[in-house]
Amino acid sequence: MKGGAKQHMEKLTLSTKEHDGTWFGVLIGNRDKLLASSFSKSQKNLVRHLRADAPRKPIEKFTNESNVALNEMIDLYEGRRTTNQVRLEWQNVSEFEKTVCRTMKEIPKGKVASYGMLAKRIHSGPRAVGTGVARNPWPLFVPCHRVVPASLEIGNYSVGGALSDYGCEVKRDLLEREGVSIEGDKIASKALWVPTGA
DNA sequence: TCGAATATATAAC
DNA sequence: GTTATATATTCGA
Repeated sequence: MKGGAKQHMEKLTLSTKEHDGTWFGVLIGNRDKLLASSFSKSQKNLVRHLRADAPRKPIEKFTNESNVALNEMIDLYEGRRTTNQVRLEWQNVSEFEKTVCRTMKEIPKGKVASYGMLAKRIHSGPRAVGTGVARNPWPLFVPCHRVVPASLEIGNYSVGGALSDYGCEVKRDLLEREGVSIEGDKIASKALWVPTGA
């Protein structure tokens, strides 16, 4: 295998589960870590999206880890508290995307941050943060739905790998279930995350 | 509203 | 390798 020192022969597990009309899916690799998550109205799109992120052909089955991850994902979707047991697989993620994801994980539940705020924090630019956020491999586990335009409108969100109006509704619902107050299409400014300390 | 500026990723050359 | 094009944005006029 040419230049493939990083590529292990890994067994990939893909599991999906339906909850309240939405399909949730996880892709699990070596060391039982989460390579990617996704959700969609259609199981077919969900599987296609997850397979696109898979370095090799995954096997569709359930394991302890995939069940734990799926249940936690549904809890996150419903805005419930979780035990946070799922370990993420960072090894295929670029340095810049790692930085963006780490910063998103700092945004507390019930708060939002703008692309520009995050950009300042990591010494980058808002467009670049936008692409980083869009490429988040772990929606829900890494709360990219808490990143919004500086105008405090809802902004964009993709579900199952595609931007859509439905995605925007989902983003809005997720935020509301986390306790963010939204009037019309404007997020209350009190929901803005004010980072404490460094 | 509209256009430029901005940092990154990707595809084309 | 280098250049062109596209972004889940932002800011100023």
